[in-house]
Amino acid sequence: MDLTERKLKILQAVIADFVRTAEPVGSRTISKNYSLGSPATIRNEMSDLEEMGFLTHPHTSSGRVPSEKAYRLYVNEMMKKRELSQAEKDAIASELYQNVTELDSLIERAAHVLSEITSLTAFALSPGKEQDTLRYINLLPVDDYSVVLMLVSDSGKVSNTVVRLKAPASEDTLRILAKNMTYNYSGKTLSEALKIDIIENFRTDAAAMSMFEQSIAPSFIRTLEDMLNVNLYMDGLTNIFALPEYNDIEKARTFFEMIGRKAEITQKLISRGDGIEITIGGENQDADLSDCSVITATYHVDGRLVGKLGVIGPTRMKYDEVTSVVEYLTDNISKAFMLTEGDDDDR
Amino acid sequence: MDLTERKLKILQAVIADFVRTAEPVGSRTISKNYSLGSPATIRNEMSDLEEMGFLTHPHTSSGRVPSEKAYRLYVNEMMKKRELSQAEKDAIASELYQNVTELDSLIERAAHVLSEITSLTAFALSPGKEQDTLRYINLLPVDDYSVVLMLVSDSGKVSNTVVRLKAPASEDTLRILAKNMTYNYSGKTLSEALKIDIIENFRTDAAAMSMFEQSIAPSFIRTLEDMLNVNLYMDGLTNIFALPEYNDIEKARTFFEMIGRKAEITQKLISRGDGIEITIGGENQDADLSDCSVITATYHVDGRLVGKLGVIGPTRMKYDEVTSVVEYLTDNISKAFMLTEGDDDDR
DNA sequence: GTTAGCACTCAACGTGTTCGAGTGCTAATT
DNA sequence: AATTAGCACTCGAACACGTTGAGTGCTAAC
Repeated sequence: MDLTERKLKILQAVIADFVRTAEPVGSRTISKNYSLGSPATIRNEMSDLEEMGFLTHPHTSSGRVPSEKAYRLYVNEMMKKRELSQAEKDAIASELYQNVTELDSLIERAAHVLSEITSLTAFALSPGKEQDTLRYINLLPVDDYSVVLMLVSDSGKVSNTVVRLKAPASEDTLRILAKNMTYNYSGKTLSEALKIDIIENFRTDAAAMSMFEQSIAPSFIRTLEDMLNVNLYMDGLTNIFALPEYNDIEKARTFFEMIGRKAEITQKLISRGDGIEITIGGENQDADLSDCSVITATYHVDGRLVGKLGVIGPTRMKYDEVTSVVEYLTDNISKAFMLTEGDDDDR
Repeated sequence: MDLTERKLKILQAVIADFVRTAEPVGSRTISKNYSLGSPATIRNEMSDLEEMGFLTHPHTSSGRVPSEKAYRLYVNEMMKKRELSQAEKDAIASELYQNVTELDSLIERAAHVLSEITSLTAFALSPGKEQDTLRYINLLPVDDYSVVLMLVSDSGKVSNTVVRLKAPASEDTLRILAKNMTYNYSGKTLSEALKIDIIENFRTDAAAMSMFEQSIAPSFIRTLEDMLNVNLYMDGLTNIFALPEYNDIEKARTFFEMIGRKAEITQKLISRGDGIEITIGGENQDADLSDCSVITATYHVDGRLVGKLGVIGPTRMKYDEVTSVVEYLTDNISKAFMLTEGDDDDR
């Protein structure tokens, strides 16, 4: 059987209606709102579409519902990109173009505005720092027994920890240590740095060495790990209560439980493809996601830092709108960051 | 009418039963499980208790439900402190006594374990830093156009930002600036520091001055504000789905919406009294909390840093258990922090 | 190939009935 | 005077049943 022009139009109509109303769509409705023929004709076509796997039937006497295959066809072939409205652009701009000290908080805002605009649950992953390199390492005495270990990475990320010492350290010792650490570590990526067998590569006077081993090394490692950590931000969780598909308390519950497993979600997001990726229903492996669709996109900052953001919602989703927003957002994140990081701080 | 011994016992029995089952308690049940007389007797007593405002009646032919007044009486007069089980103590210990670089992450864990043990929604507020004083201020050149502004406060909190400069700065200029800032700010509390009219109190050479004004001051202020910020951590949000009172989707929705207003919650928490505070149902002013009870306690770290933690749950709550856990946790937070901050990092 | 017509299906809704847990009241018992 | 047994009564929950209406599938006419 062939997907004729009219069949396509009917399918599109069914999808549009169902996305809007969440109710199975009957032949009469289509016939009334689109001039595609009489109810009976539509019915015949729908019956064909069902045979082909694009529509389903909750029960004999109810209207049609698009299948995952239908959404997939729609996304691949029929969907047109949507221009964002001015209001949407404004909302995004006012959320992104603010002074931000950290890239992370920009990402958090991105998730916020994304959930606001789409009325879905949004998430954003702060950039992975694997490729980030150590640029500056220093040890600064604060008082006799405490030292600040400061690390600056190429991406401008700064991290530091107060390290408590077991014995007071002379400024000289600290300088030697800092120099030595700089020699061993600077220019290395964070993940490389973690792999170095520190004690081995580390020859200096005994006092400095023992201090390093006992006090500084553990903090150093912890700090590196911390800098590597990716953060997952989510927003708009309660938006799902507005969706009829989550009127069932059990559905809502599993949704929130799934959303709560942040580590798992982070992993899944990371392993998704670059650019815009749309997965529909069962295409998401996870059973808890089997009646959700996920749209993600990759953002780049500065050519090196890469992260993801996206939304999760019911398979019945405005794919065109959401895709456009997600795309627009990723395009603008790096721009926004350049602006706040750059010179003209005072916009 | 008098609250006789028996009336008290019956009331306690009703509370115990209702807390356990969430079902209205009938006279037969009480009569069977406690030897307090025949069903008829119990009924008469219950009728009295209802007249006194301790019990209510969902409808004529159903059992009794404790009123807020009853819970209040229970909490004030009848409740006994509960010893924590070894398992609970272990859970708390394993969550708290881990290496933590930041107090904040300890607080976050406290919220986690609290929600685990109580099966309720837990929250914890990181300590307020109003009394925290600046101890160390420095400006460190990273490259020609960027400088790290580093602040260390008395509580060991370190914060810093990469500041982009409009013009390259000599090391000398930076040293002068840092010295000047140290002179003006160190020893001041964070909130005092924010109030100082910086430019006014700041006399140095023109180049340094202009750099300060244009590049460093804004970052400095932002960083101070950031250090003052209190974080709210929550955990166990999905626990409410296990509660029959939240089988209603509308209830669940308002709960999550309320939980989402973090700024508001933070304010409410801060303004609660010191020590253990229990508010029951309508005692919480907020309408969204009118059938919840909130138990909070204050923790102290180091004598100066003060924060809150607690749980929120249905008025039907195991007040004795929860109170004990909350109390135990606050008692142990400062101890845990001392341990990780202190010398013996390697437990 | 399209459409009108019609029998058929099935969820949703309202109504009526039953069942049982629980009460309140009265009268008997202790 | 306090307690208890007994009984009529209430009301929600569960179930059965009929009705309604939106929608289908099929057939025959256009």
